[in-house]
Amino acid sequence: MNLTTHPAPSRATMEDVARLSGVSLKSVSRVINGEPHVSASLKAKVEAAIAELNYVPDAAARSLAGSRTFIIGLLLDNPSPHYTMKVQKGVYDAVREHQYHLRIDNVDSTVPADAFMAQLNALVRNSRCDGFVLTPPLCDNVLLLEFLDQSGIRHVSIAPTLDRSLGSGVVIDDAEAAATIARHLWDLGHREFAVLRGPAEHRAAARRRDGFIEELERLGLSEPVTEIDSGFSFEGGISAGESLLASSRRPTAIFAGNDDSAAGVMAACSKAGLRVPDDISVCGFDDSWIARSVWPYLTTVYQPIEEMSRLAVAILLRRGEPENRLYRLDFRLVVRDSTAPPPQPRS
Amino acid sequence: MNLTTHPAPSRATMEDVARLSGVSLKSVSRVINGEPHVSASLKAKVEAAIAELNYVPDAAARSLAGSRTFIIGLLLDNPSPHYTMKVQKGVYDAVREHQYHLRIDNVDSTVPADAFMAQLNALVRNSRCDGFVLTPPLCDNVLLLEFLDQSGIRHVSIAPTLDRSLGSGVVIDDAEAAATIARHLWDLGHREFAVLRGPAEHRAAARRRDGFIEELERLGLSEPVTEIDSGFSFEGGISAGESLLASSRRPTAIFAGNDDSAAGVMAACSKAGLRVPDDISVCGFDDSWIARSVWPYLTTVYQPIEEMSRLAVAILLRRGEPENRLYRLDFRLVVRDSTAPPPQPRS
DNA sequence: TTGTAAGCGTTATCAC
DNA sequence: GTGATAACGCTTACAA
Repeated sequence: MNLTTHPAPSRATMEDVARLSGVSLKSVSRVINGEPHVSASLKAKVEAAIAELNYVPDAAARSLAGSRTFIIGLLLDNPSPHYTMKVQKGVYDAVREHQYHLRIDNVDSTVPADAFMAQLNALVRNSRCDGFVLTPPLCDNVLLLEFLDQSGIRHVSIAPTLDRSLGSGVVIDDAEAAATIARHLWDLGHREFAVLRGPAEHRAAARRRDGFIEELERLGLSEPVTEIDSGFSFEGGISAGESLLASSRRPTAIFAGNDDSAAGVMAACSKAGLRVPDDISVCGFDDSWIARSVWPYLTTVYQPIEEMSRLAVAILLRRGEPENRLYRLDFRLVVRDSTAPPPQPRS
Repeated sequence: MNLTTHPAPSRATMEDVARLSGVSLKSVSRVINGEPHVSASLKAKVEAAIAELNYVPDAAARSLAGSRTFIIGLLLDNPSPHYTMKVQKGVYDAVREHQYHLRIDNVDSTVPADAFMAQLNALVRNSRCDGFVLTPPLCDNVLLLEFLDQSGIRHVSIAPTLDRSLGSGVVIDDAEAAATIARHLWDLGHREFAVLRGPAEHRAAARRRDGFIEELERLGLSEPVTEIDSGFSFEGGISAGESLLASSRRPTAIFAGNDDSAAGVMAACSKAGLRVPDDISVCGFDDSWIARSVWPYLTTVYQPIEEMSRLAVAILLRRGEPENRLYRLDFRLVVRDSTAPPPQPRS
């Protein structure tokens, strides 16, 4: 690298600031950390010196001497790219707002328990951070949660489903969101429904299925709702869709629990020569990127993932917060082009 | 957090290791850092003590005292989720392999130059790292590259397209990959082509277009190839597709420069009542996740993004490497279901 | 080949 | 309110 033109100016230290402002090291430290018992005049002097010297505290020295690292970790596992990127963006923005840095850590929770614990130990021992944001499915991993608690490491979960006494979390009401989908389809005139179930471990998936079916029953549906597994993947959505379309009692509306499997269902319709939404309506869940990468655009439920992520960071950084609280944010039904009245509306 | 059951054991320090093994601090340091001039017996003693104490060096102390931070930064901007997640996974794996940590940083390169520089300064001043991995479009941002060079910060680019004297990079041969697509379609019997162009800033896009058309000419195509802009987005792909399908000289094969716009083209076909690949063939580029989230699955070019990312980290960490080298990896044509012979094969 | 001593730039303790 | 002074855990001259 060519350093001759702009020699890197050696960064100013706290001592430089102290000298320039004529106060002690400790006073500078007090100002920087916003500690109480600092006179306004001293504060002003120090801040002037900081500005003049363009001083920025050194992160390494800070974490060596103190208890904070100014690093937040985001723990990821086997992520859906869309979901993960949204989470990551929200977490990143919030973290930077607080002058923190974002560290990424992947773990694989599908390995045996002892290998899993070894991964965790390696992560935690090597370099500390001030807290972890946990994403699904890790936020429901009891092994992980207990490990973090026992290690005294703060953490906040995004979309946990455990009835938990293990840390705080940020959620939406999955059941009510699914009920909103049910009402939307009902109001369009649909009376023949199918629902795609998610993977067994995905507890939020079960809540969506329950909320959907219970709301339909409440509305007065007498026919049973057809249920079928999709694994929440595009491929699973295709095969589930093919089964449904081939069945004798073909539904007029399909609720697919997540956007990926909904896109699969739409592909199956296309293969079968059916037009969405004219012949059949399809709903997703998440409002992920794929919802606008299919044709027609998918009717789905928007989860405020970025906002949930920002809130998770805020909770993490707000010390003195109750440790086991669940924060619930609002979802929103997004009606696009994949839903319409059924082909032969009932009276 | 409940700490009563498992009180966090205070971590062993280098001094503990030195005491237990009966050597000096410096010797322990030598062993840890793999420095030369260490006798085998001393090394063995120290390593035994390290194992017994379960010692792990403290990252903060190391970076305060030394010149390394054991952090690699991944600089992201406006990312395609699929592409970014693949890069991130590759970079993460490589980084952890070297006992480093991965820090994420987003920057927005669409803002005015002075605001952009302010972002960079904030990132770099606040906490150092041992190097950055740059992703498109940042890897072609001269402002950024010059800033990093002048700050003496190492960096390696993934898929840069600049004719550069600004750092190393890892690439594939975009032109040759596009030529491979051209040959695939030609061999199927196609003679009426269209190509979707990417955004102007996306210099790799231009290379793909050039490689595609030049190869067709080399093969003996006399008809001109229809060209149209797509912006490389799904929506752009839809409108480009609609124009192409409505034109009097409808192509039998469309090369869409990236998978997203290819998916858009397929959606346009579906809207128009055309079947892929029976009526028309479509090709993408990237082999991103969306290539298997459309029906039929997309014929495309696989880029070894994870491997490119891993290599980028390796280059970054391998000091003494030539500073301005381009490393070229192999791509691979992935033939799936979106390409077939044209409906009326020519003799 | 091995060891000694002096920092690195903060925060924390405890006087004043 | 403010300020000495001692950690924090490691690396890096410089000796031996």
